[in-house]
Amino acid sequence: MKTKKKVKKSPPKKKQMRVSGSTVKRLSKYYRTLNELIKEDTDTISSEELAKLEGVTSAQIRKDFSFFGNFGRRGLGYNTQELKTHIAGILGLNRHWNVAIVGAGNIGSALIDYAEFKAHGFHIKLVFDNDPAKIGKMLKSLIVKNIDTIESECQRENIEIAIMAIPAQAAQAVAERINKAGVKGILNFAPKRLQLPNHVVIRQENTAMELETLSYFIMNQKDYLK
Amino acid sequence: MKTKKKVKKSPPKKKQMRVSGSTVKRLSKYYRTLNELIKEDTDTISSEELAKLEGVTSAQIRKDFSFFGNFGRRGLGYNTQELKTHIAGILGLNRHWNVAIVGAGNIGSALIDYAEFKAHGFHIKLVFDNDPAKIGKMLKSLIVKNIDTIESECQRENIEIAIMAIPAQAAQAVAERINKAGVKGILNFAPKRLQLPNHVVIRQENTAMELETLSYFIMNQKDYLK
DNA sequence: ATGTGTGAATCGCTTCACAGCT
DNA sequence: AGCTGTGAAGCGATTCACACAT
Repeated sequence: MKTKKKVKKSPPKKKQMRVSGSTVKRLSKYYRTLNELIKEDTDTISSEELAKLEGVTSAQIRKDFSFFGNFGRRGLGYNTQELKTHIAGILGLNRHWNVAIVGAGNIGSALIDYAEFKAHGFHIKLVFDNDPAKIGKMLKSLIVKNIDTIESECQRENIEIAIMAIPAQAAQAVAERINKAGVKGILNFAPKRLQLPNHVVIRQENTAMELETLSYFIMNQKDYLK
Repeated sequence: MKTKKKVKKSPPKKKQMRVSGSTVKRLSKYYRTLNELIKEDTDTISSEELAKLEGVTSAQIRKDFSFFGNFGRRGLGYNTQELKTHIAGILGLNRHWNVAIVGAGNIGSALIDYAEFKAHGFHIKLVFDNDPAKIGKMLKSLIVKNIDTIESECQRENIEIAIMAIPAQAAQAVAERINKAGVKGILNFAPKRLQLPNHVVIRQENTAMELETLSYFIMNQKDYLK
């Protein structure tokens, strides 16, 4: 019988490998650099040149790309525009993501009109808070919604990503409600590890921890790696 | 009276090993958890129990500590208070750090009165901006200084750490001035890799990159590792 | 001639497993 | 008996080095 399973897929030469978080993070950095290069009308770059800009090795860059396909031309290098498009596809930046911010405090409002988000497909649709003094008021371009309505509002606006910027002690409960509302990913600024039952992707952001790491490496400079 | 314990000459059993960034970051997490445990009057914890709270293995925790000394008691576990003190010492949180914030925008002002900083030794002494409309005005508890005075002000206040929250295109130039003023570490929120000639420790913070990583893992959940 | 793509070698972090202390 | 501390094993990520494409 004809099992068309073992396809010889040529174009994006599929690999069956796990991609590490570090590779994804680097792709995101390359993407940033490529945008700058394109702005400066650079249309070709070698892994060696890009490596210098990023502070990594050229082998690292080629290996990172190799998980996803063959984007370069031997003897020539990479076309910046093409490469950017490939990376955007990998990271999901061609897509439109609906985002909600939970917590209308300092960090929440700092993020609302961060232009780079919208430029790369992240559209902030909702802001929530539990403070009656804030609910109903405008915060930048959005009206602050009551956090009690988070499930229905998120469903109505089809929110897929939530950015949580609320106190640590409230974080777990809110995360569970967000989860029920069908949110697929959370970027958590609350200094608290979230425990969710299922497939929600969580990333933790913690400035205090970064400062502490900095502090350690200042005191132990010889240990400083990257 | 001299209640000298069984201390043997060099208590923190010096190792000659490199400590990885991941270990330092985890220590910072353990430190946070320990503070909570102490608040709840837990005075002993085993590596197994702590591991469960942190979402890592118990071997990982014991190994992390082992780079710095023997903090536990076999058959018993760790005293939370002692362990906290040890970690604080390792991370330099017993110390007093003078910190400057560069950029009185959204992020800068979000950070100024972040209470946790001061609680762990990070004292924000100065805020800079280049906007005449902001210079001289109060921002939270501080007067915004002219960025042109950054060298002299940082020297006068003995600033060791700078938090940069300014646009990408200004970042490199400011970093160089900060460096000349003797700052030892930079936490950089500008989406731009800083290239400094010497021993300054730099950590990069980038929310857009975190969102992009989140986006990738939402689309490829099976790949999601941590 | 140049620079990619990639198996193979290497490096470094994590986990195992158990000796040793309380 | 219980749990730490740690060499050794295991494993994933990075770098090397070169065949191959242009």
